[in-house]
Amino acid sequence: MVVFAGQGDARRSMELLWGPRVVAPRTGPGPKPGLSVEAIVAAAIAIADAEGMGALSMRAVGERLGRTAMALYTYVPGKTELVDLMYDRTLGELSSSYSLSSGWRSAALALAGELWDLHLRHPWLLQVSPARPVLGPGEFHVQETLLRVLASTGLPLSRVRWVVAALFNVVRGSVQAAAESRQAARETGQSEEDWWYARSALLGELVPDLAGRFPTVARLGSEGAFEAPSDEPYLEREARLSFEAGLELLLDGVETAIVKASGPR
Amino acid sequence: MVVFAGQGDARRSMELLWGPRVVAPRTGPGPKPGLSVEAIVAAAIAIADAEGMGALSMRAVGERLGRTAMALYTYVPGKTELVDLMYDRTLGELSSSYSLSSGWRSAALALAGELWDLHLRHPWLLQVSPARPVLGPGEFHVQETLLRVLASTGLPLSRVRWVVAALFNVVRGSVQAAAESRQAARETGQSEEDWWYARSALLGELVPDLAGRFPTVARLGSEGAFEAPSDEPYLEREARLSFEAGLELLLDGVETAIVKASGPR
DNA sequence: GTACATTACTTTAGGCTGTAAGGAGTCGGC
DNA sequence: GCCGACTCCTTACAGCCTAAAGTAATGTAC
Repeated sequence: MVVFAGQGDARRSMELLWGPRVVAPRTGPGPKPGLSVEAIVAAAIAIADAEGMGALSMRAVGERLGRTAMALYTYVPGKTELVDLMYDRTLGELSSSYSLSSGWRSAALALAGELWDLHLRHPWLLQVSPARPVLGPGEFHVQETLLRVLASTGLPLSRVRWVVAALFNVVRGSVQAAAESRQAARETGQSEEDWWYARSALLGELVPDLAGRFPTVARLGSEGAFEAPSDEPYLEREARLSFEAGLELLLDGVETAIVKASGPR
Repeated sequence: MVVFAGQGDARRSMELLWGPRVVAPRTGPGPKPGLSVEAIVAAAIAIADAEGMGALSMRAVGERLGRTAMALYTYVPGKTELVDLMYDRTLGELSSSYSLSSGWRSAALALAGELWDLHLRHPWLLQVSPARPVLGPGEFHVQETLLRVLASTGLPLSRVRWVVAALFNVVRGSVQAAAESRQAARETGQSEEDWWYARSALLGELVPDLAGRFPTVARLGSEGAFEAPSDEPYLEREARLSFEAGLELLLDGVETAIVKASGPR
């Protein structure tokens, strides 16, 4: 269930994204609107948070608001636009102020951490393709915040944009494993350990020469067996560690870039 | 249209993934099978390549093979498992030998480049969630190849795994923009320039104080306007540049890690 | 040579999805 | 008090995946 963004009527979408959230009470004939765009978006986000993107249907949103699916089409052009709105409103949750007093690195770490949390709170964000930008205030807000923190490295803005993109990808990629590990456990009812155990038992049975065909992977598996036990679910811990490690790696790369840029001068 | 993986019957899935591709002719009563798992997977991949994941339906695959949708269920448990197979078979396309003679860095660059190409050839790969691993031969193959190249840095395997994860994320994240820029242009019939132009015109009209609210983004936009024109579509070029830059950044980080690990010794 | 078990495939059907079209209900202004 | 406008709902349709049952084809055993 991947959802594309930015496909619908451009003007209508942009007006919904950027328009005033509290619409002035309509003056004129007709029944008063019982719903509002914000209420619909909030309901949709609640559903996606609780039951995942797969459970998000126009009917489900309508029911949650005591209406039918078609009632929503008065406020929102279609499901695509609704998803755009959900995405952008959620990105807007990110806080905007990051203290740069203790250096760009700690600010970047804090920011990445908050992005991670945001995605864990709203795992369906990962199922909205970021390819065609939504161009809403939330997306701009995130970009601005990321750019501002990383521009404080002193690197030229034209390079900072790539750093931002890479950072965003590392966060998104690693949090995906964590988020969907939770989600899958909940949806399938099968705990992660059970799933993992069943699969690896099958692997051993069906592919006896696994270690021979993929020696490095096998070596990793055998070394990984000696990890300290933890309360945190395995895949989730794995994902968090990969996030932290990937981030450090990237920031080290940024430091190298700073040195290179200022050194020869 | 995001698709989850690894949800169906575990044993059946694993047998399909790892079993022999050419099934021995059955001995016993009953009509001879007219199809095969491999033929079905190939047809499905062809459809997804040509028309995108949205056009992949059991009916479509069946029709392409001259059968009804239900005929496929004799060979494949369901659509989920079919997607797993498509994903894993496609990852298996990656070539496995990378010369380490000119150093790990050039090998890693070549490997990342091939991963990029692979994803551009099969853009629907990006719509298959990598959260719950498929655990098929193709996935193992990719992991093994990545691990082998990056293990040649001399870093401990326990750290190499994170490098691999981060690299994979950077590739996946950046190629997504490129792939979906192509796809969107084809599906909507609207060229990327048109789309971009329409949206930014709307932005200027609806959000007059954009530069005030998001100064850093605005600064980037104005500086970006002075780029050299290119035949390559804008977003695609953008994505490729972000790929290359992100990769360099990451590999710089790896070099730092190598120095740190060997230096104090 | 015929009956039977087994398999490949089709048909039918049911429950989902998003949404186009048109009818019903409700309110403000005259 | 009624008209007209506007919101909301019902109906309907085309598409999706797939469960269940029916049909046709095949190979084996008697």
